[in-house]
Amino acid sequence: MTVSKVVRNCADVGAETRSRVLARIKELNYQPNWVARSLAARRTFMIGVIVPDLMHSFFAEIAKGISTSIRPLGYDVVICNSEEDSAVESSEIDRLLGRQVDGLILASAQPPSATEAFDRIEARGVPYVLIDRRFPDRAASYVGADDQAIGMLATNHLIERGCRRIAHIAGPEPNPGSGRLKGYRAALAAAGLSVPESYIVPATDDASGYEATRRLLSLKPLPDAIFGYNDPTAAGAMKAILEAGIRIPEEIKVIGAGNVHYSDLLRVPLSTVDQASTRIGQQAADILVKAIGAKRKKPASTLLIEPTLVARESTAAR
Amino acid sequence: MTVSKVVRNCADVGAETRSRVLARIKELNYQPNWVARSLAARRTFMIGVIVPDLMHSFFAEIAKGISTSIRPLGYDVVICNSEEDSAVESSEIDRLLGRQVDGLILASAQPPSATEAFDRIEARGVPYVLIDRRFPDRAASYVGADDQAIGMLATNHLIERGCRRIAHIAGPEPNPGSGRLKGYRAALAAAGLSVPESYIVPATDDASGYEATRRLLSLKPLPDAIFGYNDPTAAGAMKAILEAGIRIPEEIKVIGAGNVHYSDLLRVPLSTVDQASTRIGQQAADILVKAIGAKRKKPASTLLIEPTLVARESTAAR
DNA sequence: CTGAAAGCGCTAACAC
DNA sequence: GTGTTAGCGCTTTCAG
Repeated sequence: MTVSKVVRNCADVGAETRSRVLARIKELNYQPNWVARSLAARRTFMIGVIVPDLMHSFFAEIAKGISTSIRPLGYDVVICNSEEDSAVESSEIDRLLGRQVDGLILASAQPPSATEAFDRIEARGVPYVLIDRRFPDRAASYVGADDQAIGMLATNHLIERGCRRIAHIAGPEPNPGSGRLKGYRAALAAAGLSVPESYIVPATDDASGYEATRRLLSLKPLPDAIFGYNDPTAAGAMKAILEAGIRIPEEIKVIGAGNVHYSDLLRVPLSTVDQASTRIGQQAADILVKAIGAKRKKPASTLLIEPTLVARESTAAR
Repeated sequence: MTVSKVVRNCADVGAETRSRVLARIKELNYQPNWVARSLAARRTFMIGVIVPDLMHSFFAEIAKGISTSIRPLGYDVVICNSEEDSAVESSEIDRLLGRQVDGLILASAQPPSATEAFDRIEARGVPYVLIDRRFPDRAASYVGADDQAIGMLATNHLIERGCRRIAHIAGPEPNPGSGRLKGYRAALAAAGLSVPESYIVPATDDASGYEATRRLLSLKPLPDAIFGYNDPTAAGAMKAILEAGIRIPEEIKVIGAGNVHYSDLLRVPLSTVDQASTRIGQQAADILVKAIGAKRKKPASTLLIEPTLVARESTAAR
């Protein structure tokens, strides 16, 4: 019908006919059926987003960044939670693919050794961009924080503040844990410092960060600083330290990464490294939309967002 | 085809035929096209969720509750952010409707006086359930916290702790602000207390809660307690109080509501009222699914989730 | 510039 | 149990 053209704003419709159609559309309260449209046009204008945990404000912020930058372009966003479980993620991917999404953005919880789920995406020719968790073996576009730079920024800040025995709460391998750990080690090495391996403890969230810090506090030469790979672990660390009657920042300085929204409301306002989560989402959306629009497959692009230091009281000079 | 029946697990297929089909499905890596399926079946198995702000952990938690309880039933969830803007919300509703969602869950930012957007949902016969923000004029199902009970619980707790001059940071009208304010007033009245109207100040988040509290702190008889209608405002209040050199809980006690995830990581662990956000999401999903399944329209149900007190250090006895 | 013809990939209802 | 016949409401292609 001509109606279809009017609805889609095609140019080849007479002005008079168009307004006549438009009038009738208002009158009947007509709304196009996107399901039918999607089937015929072979495009759904939906994109899928899979994150490990929507409750984590870092991912919530990314999700928001994606939404706000992609909605104006006519896309809707289906957000899924993988619960940090690769099997769940894998099935989410299939569901989204079955729903014929035009593209996918994922912060993947797949083990780097077994990423066949990505093969299925590629097999269907659906463009996707990876965020936050990087898979170097994969030739997919990636947008994320520069983890190594984050590790260096945080550690150097601590060193500048006079700390010598800097402990690290390391995140999950390989992402984002190893990059930040690498930056941490590089900064220490550059400053000629060395710490016992026992100063490096793993954790993932505030609860495990709390536990990890309690172990740290039982060490003989007490650390004089702790760099948590993310803000929740750093917040957990602060809780353990204060509970032990140790003062922050006088005796131990603490820094995190992520600049989550509540960072400056914590017991001691938490210094952190901002990784511009919103921009990560926006950029990922941008790359994805371009890939969807492209007729020929675009080469994968990698974008590392530069982190910035946010110094607050938890690392204030004594 | 018979294939269709196998995919949908219809009973009327021979065991042998079924396994033959299944084998071929694996072999060809076949995946049903949900768009086509939706068009033919007139059901999308998608539900739409609109919240004012995904970054607010209360809504993130609700979203998660909805997702986790509805995914196993075969539904996918499209989450939208209205940015607390009724025009945005209204257009989101139309988009979702155009996508033929089977149902809608909304924490609506519509002004109670102008809810024609709901009419459009009803006109299409799409079931929906309201959460968090209640619209008494509407005969729609509702799931939310019992705001008045929250206000009473928090205020009574403060009274029990010996506070007499209890200030309140009031939330947006009418929801959830007025219910909590009402509970606050009722608790004061029951205890025979009265406070000047200047003790009641409006705010919406941590920043405005901070500002509001600064005004509170300039009052002549200083309040000896502050009840923030939600945790962010209470956290902002704590910031302002501590900045002014006033001790919590010795001089001023503080309580919030919502029990957001970071509440016990704050400068002084924040007492709060838990409103079981996850359960709100689950219950809403549950009601919605039942309404979708029902052949005849079900009567609207209203579910108020009972709040519970979480006492932490910010209201500890002196 | 307008509209007729064909079909997107599936499910519904019914016959075999 | 199996497979047939019709669409679901649109977009595409191409003839008027």
